Amino acid sequence: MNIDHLLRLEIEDAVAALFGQAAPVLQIQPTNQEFEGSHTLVCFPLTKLSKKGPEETGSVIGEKLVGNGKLVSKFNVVKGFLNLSISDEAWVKVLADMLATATYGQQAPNGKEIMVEYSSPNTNKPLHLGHLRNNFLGYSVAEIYRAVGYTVHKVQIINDRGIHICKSMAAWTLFGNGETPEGSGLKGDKLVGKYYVEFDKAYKAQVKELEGKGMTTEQAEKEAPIMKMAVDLLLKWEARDPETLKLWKMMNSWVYAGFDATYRRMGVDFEKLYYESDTYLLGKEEVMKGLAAGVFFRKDDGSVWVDLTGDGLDQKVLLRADGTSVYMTQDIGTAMLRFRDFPKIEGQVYTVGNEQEYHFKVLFLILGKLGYAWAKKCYHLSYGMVDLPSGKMKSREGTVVDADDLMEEMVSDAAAQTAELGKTEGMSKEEVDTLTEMIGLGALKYFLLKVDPKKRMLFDPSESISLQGHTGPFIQYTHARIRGMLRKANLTTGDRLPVTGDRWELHELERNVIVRLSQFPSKLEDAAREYSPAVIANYIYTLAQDYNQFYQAIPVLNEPDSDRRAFRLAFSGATADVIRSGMRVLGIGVPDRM
RNA sequence: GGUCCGGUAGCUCAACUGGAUAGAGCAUCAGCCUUCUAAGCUGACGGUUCCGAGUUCGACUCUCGGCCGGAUCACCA
Repeated sequence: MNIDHLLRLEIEDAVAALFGQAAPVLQIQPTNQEFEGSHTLVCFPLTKLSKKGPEETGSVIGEKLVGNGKLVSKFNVVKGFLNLSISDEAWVKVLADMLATATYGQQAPNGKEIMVEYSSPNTNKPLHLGHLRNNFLGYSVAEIYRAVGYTVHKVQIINDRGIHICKSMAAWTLFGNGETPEGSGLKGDKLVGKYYVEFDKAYKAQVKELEGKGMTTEQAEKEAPIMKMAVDLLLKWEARDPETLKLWKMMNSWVYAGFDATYRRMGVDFEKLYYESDTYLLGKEEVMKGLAAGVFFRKDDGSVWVDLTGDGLDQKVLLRADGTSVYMTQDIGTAMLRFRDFPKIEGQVYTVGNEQEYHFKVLFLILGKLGYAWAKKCYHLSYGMVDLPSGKMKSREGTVVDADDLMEEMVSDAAAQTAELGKTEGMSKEEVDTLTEMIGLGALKYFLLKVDPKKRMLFDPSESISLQGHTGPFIQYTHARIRGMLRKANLTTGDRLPVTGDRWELHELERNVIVRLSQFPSKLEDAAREYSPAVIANYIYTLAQDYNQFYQAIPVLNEPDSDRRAFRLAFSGATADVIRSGMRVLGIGVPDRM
């Protein structure tokens, strides 16, 4: 039973009957808290039809709706806004339907497939705060699409080749003394990252020295021995030199082991990994085809270009004069490969920072010019940077917030606060660990997801993320309290209570929560359409707020009337379920006690 | 300089895509544990929605012009 839909139909009928014309698209919105009712019809646009003022138009429609005696029980008109109260009987029916649906909010499969790319790090440095936002966003958008009925494929492209990894390789060869993660106990990605930093240090020193000997900066940067070594490694890599490949594979394997550990703790997963070393040549073929088809053109020096001046952009190079590919070429190749691997996907979502907006604009245009219809369904999920109070994160200034460190800090903070509140009585060490992990990561994920993705956001590591107020743990806590109640009532986790009794008169605080619960499916749709987990994060928060108001004011277990008690238990259980489902698409777990 | 994005309470963020008196949290202050978990609830304080025009019944939202911040405009990825 979908109240929004039924109400819309009923109002359309009423308008047609009253004014003799089909209604235009009706503006129906949730009623502001300060007025009575749950749905509000904006009457201004209807005055042309009714030939009456907005107030009177509202009254006439309201009377008609109440007269129908089905859905609407009461109405009031304030300044051209028709506020409608849905009958409690209808609301109880809504709740009953909700409880009868095993996976309320989860849509039936719609037969469509979509791919979501996220994470996609370079292999020369450990993951940091910016990657956390990327991973949590991408994972959540994928889960949201799954919830609205799509088959979703989560993938990433691992940027495993290029000068950056060669720099780490050079430094490790020179200064590593054979250090391995096993030998030194340093996590693989951290180890490789360490030598990337070593490279930078040595490089700078060498440049300075050469400058001292009279070279220009430009010359010195080219002539620094360690840089020449890195470039040499890159050339050898491209020439498939066995020694170089061996070193490259070894160091990359360390990085992957390190990343895996980080991903596991983050709670994200991937169906398939793409490696740039496998795909970087593929785009060429496609570019050559495009060239033959006249989509691209060749310049005198032999380089291949696309002309986007007709789209208000520039000309972009796709193949260098020496025939090697650029970034764009690789991305074309990767896209082709993915559609070959998953022919049914209708599009791709690329979770990549907003500094690459131009790149993706160009990529999608090119794919369209190549004649692929799915280019229109490709979306760049562009998100803003995470700033520190000191400004941007700068690896050179050592202000990068490491992903592993941050997760660890959040969890130990959560552990400290949990212990301080005396919540751990009667729990085993293992249970406490599981709980604090859930709380710490929940706080972090919620913090990063509640903000509109496209906005840049501020993260202050010194004042660690709060566990009170508009936070993940607040929502987790609301869930845990409900589960605690159900436990006391001897109900197990999976129980879905039927709504019993014939008491159709709801308390206002109960009705508020049911109204909120009924919005869950449409919120999921909004979130999918906008590619925004923030929609769900903010929705679940207001749901928890509404429920807590009810919980505070109205007894459940202590309610003497058994029908009412059963009703409130059922309705509390429904709330817990929606909280859990909503948090699940955010990638956040909820505990049964905390 | 061109293009794109952002600017909302002291701070961090919302505002159902043009609707009602712009809402939450944090912080500050004042209350609520002898009833289901106080990581909670109630109240107070806090606003020229960057500025200026325009569009209309109605603008944080749309248009134009400024101001501030960021990104981008590589044969880098």
